[in-house]
Formats: sequence, structure tokens, C-alpha cells
Amino acid sequence: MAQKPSIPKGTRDFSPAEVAKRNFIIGTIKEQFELFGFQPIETPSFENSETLLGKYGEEGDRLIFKILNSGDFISKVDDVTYSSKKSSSLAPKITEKALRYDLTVPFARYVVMHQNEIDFPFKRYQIQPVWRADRPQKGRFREFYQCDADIVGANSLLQEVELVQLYDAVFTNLGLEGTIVKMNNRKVLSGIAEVIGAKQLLVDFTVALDKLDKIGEDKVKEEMLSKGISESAITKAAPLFAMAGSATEQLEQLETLLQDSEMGMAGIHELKKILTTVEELGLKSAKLQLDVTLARGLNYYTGAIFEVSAPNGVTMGSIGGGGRYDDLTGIFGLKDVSGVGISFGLDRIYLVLEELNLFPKAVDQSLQVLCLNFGQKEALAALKLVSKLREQGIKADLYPSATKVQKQFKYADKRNVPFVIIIGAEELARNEFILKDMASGGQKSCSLDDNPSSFF
RNA sequence: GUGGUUGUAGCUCAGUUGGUUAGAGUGCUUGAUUGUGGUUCAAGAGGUCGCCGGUUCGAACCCGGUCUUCCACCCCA
Repeated sequence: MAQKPSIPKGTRDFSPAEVAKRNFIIGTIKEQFELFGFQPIETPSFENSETLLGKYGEEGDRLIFKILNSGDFISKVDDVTYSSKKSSSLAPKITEKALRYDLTVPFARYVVMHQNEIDFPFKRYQIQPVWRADRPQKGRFREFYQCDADIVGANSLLQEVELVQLYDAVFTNLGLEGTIVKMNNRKVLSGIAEVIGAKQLLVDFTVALDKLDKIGEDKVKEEMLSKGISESAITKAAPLFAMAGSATEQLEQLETLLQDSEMGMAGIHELKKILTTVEELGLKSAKLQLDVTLARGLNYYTGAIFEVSAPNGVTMGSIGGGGRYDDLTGIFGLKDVSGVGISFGLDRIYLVLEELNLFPKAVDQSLQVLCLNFGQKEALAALKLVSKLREQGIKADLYPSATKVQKQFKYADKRNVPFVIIIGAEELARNEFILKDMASGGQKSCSLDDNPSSFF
């Protein structure tokens, strides 16, 4: 019996129009990546589980899609593990592979494996799908694309500056103006935790602080208390909740708070350097903002952290993120290689462009001219014309059968074809064709001998 | 992973305290118009009411399970 087909939770099919729009975004990103000197690589869809596990924190591990071993995998499990019925101990023994969760960790693995072939500093970009066993929501899928650009083997803060410019260039070229690149520094967060005496609870502290503009000061303090951060520590952190003014003013307030923390001051210094350099160079459409509450969850970041929000008025999670990680390759045995990178969330950018109606009008135009078919003889002449047009890079096609003209016009209309060419018996006799502009409805006769592309 | 929400024609949605052949708009096909689309008019096709089970003489409607959607957490692109 035929069953109704379906696709798994959090996955999608893409229609021709959707693919065209996605390609527009990918093309723009790729173009800018290459203009900035990044080189493309690709890595497998799945990695060995041990490569991925433990890199994204406990929460991340839970969201990694694990791939069941092949063969008679259950018989190879020892009786104790098998009868314990604990997924956490059984899973590693029957799932030795897992779908990649992001592009950064596989990249770190790539760098370590190919360290002898790579010319450092290495600037690579990668545009591939990733998978997360998350519960889907709007702008949140189980299969989605990331577009990453990373630089490894360079400590200079100019890399951070360049990545901010890259964000600006991509979003400007996509026509998405007013994006906000929020920046913070992991060292500043560590410094704060140190100064207030909550060094051990850094992660809990930053996760709570991150929610400030979402749930408000009182709720954040409540959460901090419940995580075991003392009342006095929270009081010491009070200036954070009242942070205001320009970036320079905020940095001054931070300096007072962090004057006793070497690490904190180092973070401030980095932020200053990046901010002033970006200011000097200028941005086209994006805004770079300092946000001390920004605390990206991934624990491999060590320096600057970035997150990009859509322009005001669009409700969408971050459409990009990144930061510096000083020791990601260390996990795989390559020490002292600093990396910094950013990621673009293709699927979310798509939703934002769609919501703001920013896709170019012709982006999904799959055909520029359709020749109508009036029978064998006329069609042959039309095919000759179509070939000429195609040679000149014009997307042209001939309607395959000589059905009713009305039907052929309707097809052209539905395909959103801007021009229709008519070559019937009369036109053929006069060695002409009629070019009709579908939007205006106007039409004119042209000679079949002339260069057809001159009519568009 | 926790709590909630949604599912009826290709699409957007109605649907009476459970009662014969489940509706609308839009889209689709055909004709008015045998060489002119987007407007109009007429006719027609299209649905195992997400899926499985239960209650009932009888279920789109009530109950249970399951899948899916979206939302809030969690986390994140």
C-alpha cells in the first residue's frame, strides 16, 4: 500500500525559486570570502564521534547526531554495558561516527592533519550543511548551512578587524543594511568573574549575564543566585547592569571595574584596539557595538567574540557569530596555533531577507525569453533563434509542443518570463519574429537576421 | 531534554452539543477566445479530515498513543 511520504523533523525541501534565492546568498558570501583572500575546503559530513564529542560542552554533546555502527553491533557490546540500559554508556560503543555539528571543529581537525601542507597563516572558508538534534523552531533546523571563514596561525588583532569588515561587506552586498555586530571579549568576562570572586562559576555567570536584555536585571540576579554566585559578588558586578553610553565610555567603566585583573585589562586593550581600528577604517552598512553581556556559549573561545543581529524590527536569533580560539587545535595535538573565525547562518539570513523583501526581483528568474511553438517548420526557425540567444548568454527556451497559443502564453506568464518570441507562419514568410514584452504587453517585429540580443 | 500548541482540497482556512453524499476562497483542467498571458464568465476535476487505536448504533468533532508544525525554556546559526 502506498504510504504518504514525509521528511524528518527539522528538514526541508527547496523549490527552484528557493534554491535560486539561497544561491544568491551563497554566491554573495563566497564572492566576499574570496575577495578577502580565503580559500575553500570541504570536510566529510560525518566525523569520528571522538573528534566531535566534548568540544561543545555537555549541552552540545546532547545535540550531536550519532550514527549507528554497521553490522551486528549489538553482539559486540559487553554484557555489563548492555544490561545497564544506560544510553550514555551504550551510545559510545555502538555509534563510532557522528554528523558534524559545526564547521569549526572539523576545520581544527583538518588543520592538525594537514599541518605540513598548509602555508600559515591559513585563511579558509567552508560552506556546508551541519546537523543538530535540536527541537526545531522558526529559524532553527536540524539540518542547516553554515558559511565559515577562519584564519589560523596569526595572532594579530587585525584579523578581528578584517572579519568585522567581512561581515559588513557581505551584508551590504546582500542589501541587508543596519545589521549589528556585537562584540565582547572572553578575557573581559573572565576578568569580571575574577574580580567579583566567582572564577569557578564563570560559565554560569556569563550565561546568566547574556540574558540581561531579554529577561531583565532582577531575573538575571535571581539566576546567578540560584547558580551559587554570592550576593556580594553580584553587588560587585553591579556596574555591569548599568553599563551605558558609547563604547569608549563603557570601556572606561570597565577599566575601573577590572583594574586589578590582568586578564580583564588585556581584554579591554584588545577591544579598544579593534574598535578604534574599525572606526578608522569605517563600515558601509553594519554597526559595531560593544556588548559586555554578550557571552557565546561555545567554550573554545578565548578572546574576541562576535554575534550578528538582524536589523531592528526583525525577530530572529543571531544570523552570525564567531570569535578567537587560541587553542582549538591543541585538543588534537597541535599547540600554539591561534585561530579566529566567523560564521554566517545561511538559513536565517534567508528568512530575514524574505521578511524584509530584500531579494532582487530577478533572482529567481529562470528564463528570459520563451519562444512559442507553432508547428514543425516554425519551431525549427525558433530553435535557431534560441540557439543564437543561448550562445550570447541569454536564458532562452522553446515551448516543446505546438499546443494552443493561449496555453503557451499562460505558461510563460506563470514562469515569470519577461519576453515572449512569436514565430508563426506569417512571421516566417517575412523572415521576422515578434518580440513581446510581457510586463507592458507591447510588441514589435524584428528581423531574424539581426543580432537578437540587441533587442533586449 | 522540559512544558504548551498545531494538523481538514495543491495553498490559505471554515465546519453546528458527535448524525446521511465534508464546504469556501485561491490555484488547477476545459470552454467562451481554432495566433496573444496577467481581467471576467461558465462548467469540471481534486479530500483514507496527519497516522494508529479506543468509546459510540454512528467520530473531522470525544479519549489515548504517535508523527509533524509553531511557541516558551534549554541552547544556538
